[in-house]
Parts: sequence; C-alpha cells; structure tokens
Amino acid sequence: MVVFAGQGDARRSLSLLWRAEVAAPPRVGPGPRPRLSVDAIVAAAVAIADEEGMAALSMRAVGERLGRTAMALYTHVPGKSELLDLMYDAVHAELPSVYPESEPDDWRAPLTAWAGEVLEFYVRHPWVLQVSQARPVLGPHEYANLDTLVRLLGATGLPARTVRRLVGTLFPLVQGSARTVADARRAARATGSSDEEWWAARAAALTELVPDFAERFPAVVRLEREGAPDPYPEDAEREDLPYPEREARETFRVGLGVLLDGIDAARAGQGPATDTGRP
Amino acid sequence: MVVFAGQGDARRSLSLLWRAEVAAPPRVGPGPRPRLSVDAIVAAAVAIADEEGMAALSMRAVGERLGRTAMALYTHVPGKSELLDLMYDAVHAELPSVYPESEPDDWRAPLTAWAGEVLEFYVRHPWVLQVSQARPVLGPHEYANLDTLVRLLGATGLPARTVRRLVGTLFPLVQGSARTVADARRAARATGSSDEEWWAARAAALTELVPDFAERFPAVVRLEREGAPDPYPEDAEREDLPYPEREARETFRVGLGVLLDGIDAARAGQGPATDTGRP
DNA sequence: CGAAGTTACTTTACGGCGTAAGGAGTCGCA
DNA sequence: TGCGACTCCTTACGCCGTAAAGTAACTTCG
Repeated sequence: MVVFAGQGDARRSLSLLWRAEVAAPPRVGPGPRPRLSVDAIVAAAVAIADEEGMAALSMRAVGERLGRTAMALYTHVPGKSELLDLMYDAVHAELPSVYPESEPDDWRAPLTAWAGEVLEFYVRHPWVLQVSQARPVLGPHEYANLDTLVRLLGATGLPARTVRRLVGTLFPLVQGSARTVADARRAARATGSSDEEWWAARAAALTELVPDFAERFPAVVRLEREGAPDPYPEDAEREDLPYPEREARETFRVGLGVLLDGIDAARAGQGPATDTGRP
Repeated sequence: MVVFAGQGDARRSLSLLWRAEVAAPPRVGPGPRPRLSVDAIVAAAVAIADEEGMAALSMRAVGERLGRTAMALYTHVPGKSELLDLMYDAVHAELPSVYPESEPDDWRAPLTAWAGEVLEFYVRHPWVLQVSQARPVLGPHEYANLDTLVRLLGATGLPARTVRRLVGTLFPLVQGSARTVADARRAARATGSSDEEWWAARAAALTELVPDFAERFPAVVRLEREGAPDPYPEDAEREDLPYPEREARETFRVGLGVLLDGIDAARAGQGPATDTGRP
C-alpha cells in the first residue's frame, strides 16, 4: 500500500531482534491463543545447541522439544538463519557491561576482565563461534557488548582510528582462545580414555607412516618437548582443571598480556605501530 | 589377519594425508583401470569450495564435476570429513616456508611476511576457516607451516613456553583478519549495489525501530563517526581495493603491529606478561 | 583359453534436513 | 451466526551423506 514496499525482510528480522524494545501490543485479535512464542523457541534452540552442539540443532528438534512440529515454528520465526540470529543475540545478554577499574585511569584491569568474561561466555556457548558473521547480526545485546569494549578501549586514550582497529584485533584473539578451551573441555568430557586412544592410534600411525618426522619438522618437535612442562603456581587455584584446558587458558593469558603490552607501547609512543603516518 | 586390527581408521586417514611420502606401488593387480584418483577428487573439491563456497560442496557436486557419481568417490576416500581433511592439507601446500630476514637477527620482518602470506592464503581459500579444528588434521603441509612459524618465533629468543603460546595467539589473529577481508571482498563482489541496498534497508529499519540508538550505544556511534576516515598514504599502492577491504587490511596491519610490539616488550624485559613466575 | 577373483563404478534406497503448500481447528468481532 | 484472522498440522519436494547390492572391466591362475 504505502511506501514501505520491498524492505519487509530487513524490517522483519530487525524487529524480531529488537522486539523487547518495540512496544508490544498486549495481544488482541482473532485466532487461537498462541501456545508458542519467539522467546520460548529461542530458549529451546539455545538449550539444544548448548547441550548437544550446533550439529544437533534442527527445526524438527526445536519443535519436538516444545511439543510441536517443526512447521509450527515458521509462524513465529521466518527461518532457521533468522532463528540463529536471535539465538546469537539472546545469549549475548549474559555479558555484563560494567567493569570496575582497580584504580583511576586503569584501563588494563577492566580490559582483562572483559576478555575473561567474554572467554567464559564463548566456552559456555561454543556454538556462538560457529554463527556466520558474514553479515553482522545487529542485535541489541551484541551492540551492548561492542559498546562496552569500545568504552574500555577509549580509556587508553588512543585515537578513535586505532581503537576501531583494536576492536578487530581483540575479538579474534578471545574467540581463538575460546575455541581452544572449548575443544579441550569437550575432549576431556569424551570418556577420558577414548580420546586418549584416539591420540594414541594417531601417534602410532604417524610415527609408522612418517619415520622421518623429527628431521622434517624439527622446530615443532622441539617445541613439543620443551614448551609443555610445569603448570604454573598461579594456576594452583585451577588445579581442578584438566591439563589441556589449563594450557589453553594460559595461552589466552599470555596472548592477551602481550597484546596489552603492545597497546601500552602504542600509548607511550602514541604509536610506532598504530599511527601510520611516517615522520 | 595380523595385529593391526582395530586401528584401521586412523591409519587410513593418515596414510591418505601423507600419501605422497609413502612409496606408491606403481599400480598392478586386477580390476578395471581407475579413472579417478584421490588427487583429482581433492582438486575438484577444492575448486568447488573456492568458486562456490563451502555450502556448495557436496559429494554429488564433486562427483558431477568429475563426470562420475557421488558414490564413486567412496572407492577412493572414506567419507566427506576425510575429504575435507585432505582438502585442508592440500591447499596448505601453497604456503612458503622461507622468509628472508632483511638484516641479521631481524625477527620482525619475517614474522610480518609470514602473517601476510597466511592472510592472503586464507583470503584465497576462505572455506579453510570453516574446517572444524576440534581434532587437528595432522597433515604434512599444515605441519610444515607450523614448523615455519615456530622457527620464525624462535628467532625472538623467547623461551619455548612463550613461543608455544604465541603460536596460539598469532593464528587466531590472522584468521580473524582473514575472515574480515574475505567478507569485505565477498560483499564487494555481490553486484555492488545490492549490498548497499541491503545495508540501506538495514540502517533505515534500525533507525526506525530503535530511535534512541545513539543514546544507548554512544561509544559505538562515536567510533563510527570518528574512526573511519581518510585512507592512509601508505595504502596508495592499494587504491584499487574497495574501501571495506582496505579498512580490513589496515586493521590487520595495526593489530599485528601491536602484537609484535608486545613481543618486543616481552623480549626486552624477558617478560612481565609472558613469564608468569613472579619474582 | 576360459573361469575365478578383484576392483571401479553405478543404481537404488534410507533416513535426515529446510521449508513450500494447503488444510484443520480456534477464536474475536461484525 | 458466520466471516476472517490466526495457530498449528499434514504432506510433500528436493537436497544431503552414505549403506547395500549390482555390473562391467581387468588380471591371474588352472
């Protein structure tokens, strides 16, 4: 009728994402009372993805969990990819937005806390790392988290251009670590022995098929021999964790520390590496 | 018959991955001459993934491209996931292993070159970033690339433990940037205007549905206003590239630079952030 | 030289997936 | 009271990975 023609798709997705913000008419009109809701669908889908992984997430599975058929979902949600967007944004609501500074002008502690919080978040919901971000989701809770990070990075005093680029650096770092931690945790859950068997079979076959491995990849072999040892005293608090996960978390700590050191260097010099205008 | 019972799976996968190394009997025996080969199958699969993306990669599609049926592949390859492993390792053969130093003891230039090379590699084969690494592939070319990185990092003089952790930091960084560059490039290919339309519809719907966006996410809004401008003189060489890709590449450069600055700091101090043993 | 055995590939089929199309039942309102 | 809007269900289509069984090509052995 009026001018809105054609853009229905973007509007539909976005109004679902921001549905809490839009004043919800308190349900009138004809038709049977709905026994399903967007929130219930999203919650069921998230539960499946959390418990059984992304591969087990199907429209039929979500419907079954709610005691409905798969097709019933399509009344409330345009399709699976939009449902994924909704799941993605919904879980991001778990992330806090306030990170106290331990002392005035302390940007490092809040940033570290933010990264740690996001790491735990990804480990709780590893499927989030598999949601394609080819086109951004643009939901409220993702924006809130982004806003938080930008605010914390702003405290470094670095120019907006640099902040923008550090955002694009911090996210992959945390995500990469989260993937490793999540994998370590999954491997630890897998019957314990069966996973070791897998590795044993793999290693045996490798040494048999590639007897000259050590000569061909000396650096890797040396690293595996020298790089792995002694859990650090600091991790005593975490002694409950299995070794691979401790390793992964330590990698995260070190990587983040190095990056923050680099930010510090950029701050001090106002940026040999960040300001690209040569003198 | 003999002792090898049970472990056939790992052996099968690994001997396929390392098949070039294993002395190939020059084909004798009965039966029709094979018109298909592992290499041909892997090449066809890689071509499909490169050209049409991971979603278009199906056993039927690979078979069709080779003028065979899908089931014909199963004579040469155990299944789709093993084929993915083979594709993954095959393309890694493109990565060089020698990165010259510009001057003696220069670890920074080779590392930067390595990261750049790997970035271009991921941009050429973005589907590689979608191959699940829950269990490592353990192929020869992946090992070669890993060995190269470890060697280059070894030149920093940092202890093996730290090197090990930096490996786990550098890969996600490059992969994250590669994802962004690849997305930017794909967006640029998509008819040009249609992608802008998508954004326009999105933005219009957003401002309509969330009129108080600027008040709720002030940091994000400020960043978008201030962080985006002026392409740098250094990028003149790249003036051919569309703006989003230039942005993504600049993010990569800056992020990597900051991380290398952090490594430099760790080297200088032998590590406030990397050596975790408190004094 | 022919039968037997091995191998490469095809055909058919099964149970999954996302979702289009159409039908059945429930409710508010004219 | 009945119309129209609405929720949910049934059925069906064309994809997917791959198991099972059949066919034809080829070497080897009797």
